[in-house]
Amino acid sequence: MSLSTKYDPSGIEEHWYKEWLDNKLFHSEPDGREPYTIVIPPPNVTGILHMGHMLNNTIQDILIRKARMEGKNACWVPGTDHASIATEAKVVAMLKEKGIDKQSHGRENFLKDAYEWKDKYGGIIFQQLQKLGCSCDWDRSRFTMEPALSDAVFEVFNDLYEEGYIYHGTRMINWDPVGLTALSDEEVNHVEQEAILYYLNYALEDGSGHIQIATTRPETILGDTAVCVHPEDPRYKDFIGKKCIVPVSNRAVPIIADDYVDMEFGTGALKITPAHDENDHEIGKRHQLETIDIFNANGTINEAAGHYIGKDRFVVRDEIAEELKSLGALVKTETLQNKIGLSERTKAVVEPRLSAQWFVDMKKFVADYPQVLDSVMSDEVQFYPAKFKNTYKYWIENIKDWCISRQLWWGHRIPAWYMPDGTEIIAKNSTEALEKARIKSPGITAEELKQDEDVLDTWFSSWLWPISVFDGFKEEGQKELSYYYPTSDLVTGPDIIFFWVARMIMAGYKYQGKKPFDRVYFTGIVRDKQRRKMSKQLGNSPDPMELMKTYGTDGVRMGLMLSAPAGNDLLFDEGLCEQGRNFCNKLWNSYRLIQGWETTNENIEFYSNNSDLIHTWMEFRLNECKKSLKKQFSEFRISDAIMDLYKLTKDDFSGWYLEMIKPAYETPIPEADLKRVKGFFEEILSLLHPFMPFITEHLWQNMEDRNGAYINQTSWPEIKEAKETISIQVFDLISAIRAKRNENQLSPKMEAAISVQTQDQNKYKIAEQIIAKLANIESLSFGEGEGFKVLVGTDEVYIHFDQVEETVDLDKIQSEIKRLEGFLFSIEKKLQNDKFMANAKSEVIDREKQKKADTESKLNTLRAQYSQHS
RNA sequence: GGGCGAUUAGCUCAGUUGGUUUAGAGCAUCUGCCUUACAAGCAGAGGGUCAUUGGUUCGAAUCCAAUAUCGCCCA
Repeated sequence: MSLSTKYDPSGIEEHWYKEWLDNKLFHSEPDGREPYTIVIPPPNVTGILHMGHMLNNTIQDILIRKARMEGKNACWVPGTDHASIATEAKVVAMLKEKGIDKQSHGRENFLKDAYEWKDKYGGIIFQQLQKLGCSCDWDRSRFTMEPALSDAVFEVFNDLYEEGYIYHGTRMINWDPVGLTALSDEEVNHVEQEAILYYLNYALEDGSGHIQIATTRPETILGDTAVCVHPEDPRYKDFIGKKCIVPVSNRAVPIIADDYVDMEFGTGALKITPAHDENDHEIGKRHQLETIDIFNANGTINEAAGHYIGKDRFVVRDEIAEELKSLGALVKTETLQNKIGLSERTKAVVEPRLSAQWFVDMKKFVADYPQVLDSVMSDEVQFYPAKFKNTYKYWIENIKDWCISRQLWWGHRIPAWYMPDGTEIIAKNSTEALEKARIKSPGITAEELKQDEDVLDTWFSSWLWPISVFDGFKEEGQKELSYYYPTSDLVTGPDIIFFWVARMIMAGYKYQGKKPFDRVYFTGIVRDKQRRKMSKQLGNSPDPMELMKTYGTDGVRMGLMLSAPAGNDLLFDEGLCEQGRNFCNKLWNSYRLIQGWETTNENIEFYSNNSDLIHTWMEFRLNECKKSLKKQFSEFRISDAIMDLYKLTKDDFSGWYLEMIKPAYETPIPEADLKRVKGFFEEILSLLHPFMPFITEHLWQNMEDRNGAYINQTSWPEIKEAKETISIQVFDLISAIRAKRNENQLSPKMEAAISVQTQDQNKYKIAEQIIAKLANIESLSFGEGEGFKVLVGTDEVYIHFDQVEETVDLDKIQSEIKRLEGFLFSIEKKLQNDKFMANAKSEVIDREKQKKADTESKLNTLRAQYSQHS
């Protein structure tokens, strides 16, 4: 069979993926083997594959495929989350295009459309993950809003409510005026921006002058109910207790004192708007101030403000500034840098807003479950990189209550019902709610019982994921849960350490009394070459599907892994995918070479003399690589692991080993030798398989009839100790001969006569035929010879070519002499230092003495050479 | 403002508890090769005062302190 000179993945990837699925290679059922489990960080159901997913899921697939080969029962559970706010925004936008308004459409119709939308687009990311080669157990796919997982959410809500961890209360929350919902603290991003600080005069009611305040939000003066100064501030001592007039509104408000005020900032006098600022709200409570809420939900001004009704907050900011100016109340403006909160999803400027919401009392939670922090600090749950332990600790120690209600329809509707008199009933479902209500009011009907309009934060279902995907909240799920839980590794981005990782640990200890996973690997964030985060808005993200089409899935996977050092951000460069593709081609051509060889059973002199030496050397190199891989994997150093394999395949196997073992042109290779070559090639394919599943499967299947077996079912190659039969100096000698030819622009066909002065002739003698094969030498002798003189280690090597004038680069020799003299001086200084001799370990001293001897020997050679030619 | 982390070749990064050479890799660059597996390749070469300044030590890229720059998290 003849193979093309280039690897073309098209068709191959689809073919093998289908076979894997048809043969249920990725399906797991509990059995007697050790489990290895990963739950996927559920992608957003509206999502399509982006570079972050590519990175994250490639890593998970590598870990899962390797575990499978190690004989573990590998289970990778896929799924999606419903992504309340993001999905709802998409469905609202879709309806709007059709001219339909969400509110008038009604809840039931809206949900029907949302489900339709989900069924249509929700599966795209799964197909894309399959294209990426992910070996998920697709039979186990879960969705956070499916009935079983929803039941778990309602059960947990009930449970936490009964135990006093969930409460309903009016508090100042983060309001998204575009998404029209409350947000948790974690869903708000603070960004620095340039703002204008307005200095305003508020006239005193008694006509005795004015007090000057400074604010960045002049539009909120319509909700001012006080002006506050520091009690110790000498400038304002006499103002306390008086009243001043809020401009535009013309309302009289008290001047109060509170030590919250920073005397240094602005004028030292602060206007107080208890409805629209967290701190003002606290001050308002302390001083029993009136609260005037001047905003509608969408960020426009409402009737309570009395002015600018119906206008947007930012429009009003400019307009009211003009009005204040014309009234003479605006004294001056300054620019300053301050931070504003943006909604993670809609990017709208978040508005602090007073409203009734549901919360989880997180302080109580972590106080009752100290394992949440302890497990991470003691490495019971290991974080990679470990630096995230600090971040985690800080968050836990300064934890804030979790606002879990969202004013949306797409999601788990809060399982709270209200009786006509307002009594709250918490139940797992409407039937149970009615039963509970009837205990209090026997005649009540289902119609009279009104369920809370809001839904729960998406993370309120995600935090149960490692338990709920195994139906761990149900009786029938216990067998699976006890087998798969705790899961082994979690691979995710550091951006959701609080959103998700911390809360999964909380839920794990609360509901299973056990951690949810042994190890968490935080990947970097994929950025472009200018270090910008990849985003749709910037348009700086390549299309993953296009990339896979261009470079092949294996090439892209390898490119990604090459650029993803553990814990660092990943500066994505398409050049790395090209490198990956080129590597696939290298592997492909190595195979082409091997499969083209004819075999014989006759004795061939070269092989009888050298086979053992060469194969054992390859075994040694392979073994070194396996040992290194073991270490790399234990620390999630995937990029180092793939680099080790890259070098093993390209340099050791293809570059050296195949060159040494390959038969002369148009001659056969002994069958036993080909068998060993193929054996090594198979091991390399196995080692590469987790990283590049498609090409490795394809070549492995191509080698021989596998009788329905697949490479992922082979076992992960074991470490087999082997001797380094060929000295590194033999390879250095070969390189030195090649370099001399190169320098002198000689044809590789020109033979060299080699002479070596060495203490250990044997290491060259045993490899003489190999040296001849790779460096084209006519003879190898020992002792002083003629020709170009070079150093290989401390051995002097003479390289002679017929009819070539031997030139010597004296400058180069001199600079090397200078370098070695400096080096020798530093060693001698150490050896002459009494304190060094007294304090250093004896092996360190021996090493220094050896270094000294080697350096002196090299210097002698070089000095002799220099004086001979100058 | 508080905390955490980083700074090593043009780029991206290794460099374990201080002593294996005045520092390694991949990519990129340069030179030479269409050598019958592979030009998506092969053979070579050049390139770094380890951010700066002090300190500890017989010895510092490695430990400590300050400075500078950058990044992340939190307010």
